[in-house]
Amino acid sequence: MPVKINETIIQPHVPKGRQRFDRAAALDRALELFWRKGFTPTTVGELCAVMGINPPSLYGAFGNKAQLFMEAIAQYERVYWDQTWVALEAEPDVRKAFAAFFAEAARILTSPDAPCGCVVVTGAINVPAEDQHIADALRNLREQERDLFLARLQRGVADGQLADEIDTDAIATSLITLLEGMSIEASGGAAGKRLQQVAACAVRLVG
Amino acid sequence: MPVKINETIIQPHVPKGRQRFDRAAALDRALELFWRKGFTPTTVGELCAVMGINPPSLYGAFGNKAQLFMEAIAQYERVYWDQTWVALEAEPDVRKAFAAFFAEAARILTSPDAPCGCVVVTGAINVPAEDQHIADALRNLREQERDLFLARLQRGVADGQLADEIDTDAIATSLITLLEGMSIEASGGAAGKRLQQVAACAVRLVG
DNA sequence: GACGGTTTGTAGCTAGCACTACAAATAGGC
DNA sequence: GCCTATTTGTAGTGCTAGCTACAAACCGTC
Repeated sequence: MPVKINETIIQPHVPKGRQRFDRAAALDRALELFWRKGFTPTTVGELCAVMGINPPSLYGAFGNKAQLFMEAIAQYERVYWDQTWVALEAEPDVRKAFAAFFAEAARILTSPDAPCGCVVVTGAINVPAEDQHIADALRNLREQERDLFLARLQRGVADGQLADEIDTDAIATSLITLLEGMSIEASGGAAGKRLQQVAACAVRLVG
Repeated sequence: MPVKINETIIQPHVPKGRQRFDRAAALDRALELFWRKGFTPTTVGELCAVMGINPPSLYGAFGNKAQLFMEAIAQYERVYWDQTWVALEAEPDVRKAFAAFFAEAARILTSPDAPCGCVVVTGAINVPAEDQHIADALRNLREQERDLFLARLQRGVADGQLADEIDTDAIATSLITLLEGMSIEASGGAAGKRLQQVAACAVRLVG
């Protein structure tokens, strides 16, 4: 079979056989389920049901349950949080920036799409030992968020909006810790109003 | 069979047959495992291993896995937290009281016995739907804790140590939320020093 | 010391999990 | 219109979970 290698390489995506289901739409449905139920309690059977496919299609398109979960997480960050982080940097006043961030966070965590907290916080708590790498990946994501808090606080100090003496490291850790707690509250069914109360208090940590 | 009913009722606990294993010691071992791993990932097989018993003994003494878990939770509260709550009330200065509480909390959550947060917070996240009643029970416990915070804050206002205008309700919610976040951090392996940083910032929420 | 109630250890049960063979169905390339 | 690559649906695999039947071992009581 003299395949013309160059030509096939030039064309990036040539679907030859039967065309696949709507991968992006299915991922959205998977995210919604993982978000509500967490990684472990969500079964492949349930995923297939909401995605409108059968197990072989899921494994063919996403690898396995864990890889599907990580793709859903990336989708979640992109759709729900990217704008919020951009706004944290865009607002010049550091206190207003954090106030807006936490108010928006309270809104997302009690979103009608899935009013059950942040899947990055709650999605992989209590996973069996063999899935520990998933919990580790989410913890790394949260640590990156903490570093974004820290950078914003340091900029606030550099801008003269915050006192030089404050412990930006401790404050950044406290803010991410409070944000994590807000996910626990939301996952327990806390109302949006209750989280807005917490968001209002959060700014006091900034100093 | 003319059994002497009155006599048997008078005697409250008459172990007739073969005597049981050390129930209290076994419960301690079960708590340690539940604490580290959470409810769902902890298997009955692992529980039996650390408790030094076999499944029939576990079910005979504790009912089932869920009831054993709830007994372990009660034991946990008693051994690790009861004193801390008493101290919150005993200290007359409300700010000192909360400072001490959160410092002690940071210590407990990173305790060498199980440096993985509070089992009341993390133990029943992501349980399957059929075990939802366990998550509900833990959430009720946390709500009780919030009410203790609230009462202490209100006393602080009554004692003239806190301004009348503060929103004690919002602050109590924020404090329990932060405490819950600290458990997430600890379960992710955060060092004791890191949680002490958060504890130091917590007092700023009191107002 | 035999009896009767209790606990114990062995072994296994049912159900549900993540995952996969396999062949039929699909659709582009020649 | 055939070939070939890919996806699909059916049906099932192996594994592990929580839980239990059963008979032997134990121990106070008569």
